Amino acid sequence: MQQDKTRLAISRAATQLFWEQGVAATTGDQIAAAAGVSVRTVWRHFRTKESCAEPIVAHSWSWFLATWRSWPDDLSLEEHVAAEEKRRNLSPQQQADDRAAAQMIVLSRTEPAIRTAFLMSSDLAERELAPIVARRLRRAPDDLDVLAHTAAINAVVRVISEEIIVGALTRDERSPLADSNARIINAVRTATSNLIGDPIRRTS
Amino acid sequence: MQQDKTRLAISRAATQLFWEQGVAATTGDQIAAAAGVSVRTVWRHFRTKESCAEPIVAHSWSWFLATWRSWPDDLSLEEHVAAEEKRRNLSPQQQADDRAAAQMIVLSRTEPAIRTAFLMSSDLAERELAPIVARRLRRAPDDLDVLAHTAAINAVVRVISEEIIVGALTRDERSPLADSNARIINAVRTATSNLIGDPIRRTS
DNA sequence: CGTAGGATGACACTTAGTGCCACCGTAGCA
DNA sequence: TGCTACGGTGGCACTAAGTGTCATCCTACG
Repeated sequence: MQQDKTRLAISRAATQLFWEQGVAATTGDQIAAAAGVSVRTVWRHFRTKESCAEPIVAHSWSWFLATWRSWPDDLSLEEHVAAEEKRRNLSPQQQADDRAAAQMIVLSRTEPAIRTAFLMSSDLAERELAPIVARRLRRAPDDLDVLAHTAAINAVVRVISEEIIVGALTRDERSPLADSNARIINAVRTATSNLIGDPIRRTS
Repeated sequence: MQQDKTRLAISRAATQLFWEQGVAATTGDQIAAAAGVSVRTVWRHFRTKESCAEPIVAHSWSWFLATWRSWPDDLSLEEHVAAEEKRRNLSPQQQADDRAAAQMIVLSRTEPAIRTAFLMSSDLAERELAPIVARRLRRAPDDLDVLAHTAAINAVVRVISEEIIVGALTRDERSPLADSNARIINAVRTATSNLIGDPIRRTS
């Protein structure tokens, strides 16, 4: 608990510094000072400098994963996402984290070090997603088809989110952010040949 | 040219050391010595120690990418892959590289540093794949749907290859390596709702 | 009040990674 | 043959990333 809070504090400080002055120009000492902890504590919580960004980047997936986790059998993906979207209510802190995560994704286009953090957190999300997909399909979590569907879903969500976020932050043309959920859901259906998306018929 | 040969030599040396004694226990000095170059040259070619593995890991994708690049419009994916598979003829050097790549993929299950290299090379492959998919679909390479299809294809190829390779190297149960191409092609079709796989009708 | 245990800080230490300059081989050119 | 321009490399000093170890502190629990 306290562990996680410290981790987050470090990650917030690190991502802000990365965004303001670049990754190379940011030292471990600066991150530690900005987070209000010692350098030693930074390296206790993170393998490398760039991996300090992971918790904040992972924040991008948190709503997505939470939504999928709570997806009931008898709703379509469209219905469930719409309902969750309505219920959504972000604290200022969460909004700030979201914004920082978006900045990291933009940075990842030019900074290989951040790209690795982004890809790692996507990989972690995939592992969390697999059992959810497995349960929905009534199959084993280590089934090869389940893994393939999971990877495909995760990949299209990643790439579409990335495009929308980068588009919104770099160009000021109004990106089609409004229907981003619809785009993602359609892509998920396409990427699974519609095996994922519809409500599940009760087999009782 | 000379650049690439040096890069490869370093990568071969590094991957072998990583496999034999682990990543943490392998120093830059050892890699340099094993590759027959100076330490300075190692860091000239690679950002980080773990990224030394990237060229060899990227080798995993080379046959896959070459096959897709040469895929003619009037063949199905099944037909083309079967033809390419028949034509395939690996030099001993290429076989050794393939083997080393497989070892790195196994290592990436337990070594986060290698996992990042693996994911980075997968990300690079995705960038190379996008224009190929775009051309096949007669759409722009930066089209959002094209990017989504590309990501889905790349993801299923990655995860299925990974499972097969890891299964073959860790368990000695005979993995279904024989029909791995068929599995991958089926997964690609599923992950694109059959938009990719069939021959393209001439529109003339 | 005493203490066991997990998290942190301090500090010395190793190794990853960079800047800088000298060197060497090769290609071009007179 | 000699001059030079240049891309790749080695050597070396240096900064910063990351680890091992021990003392300290905070908290929970009896």
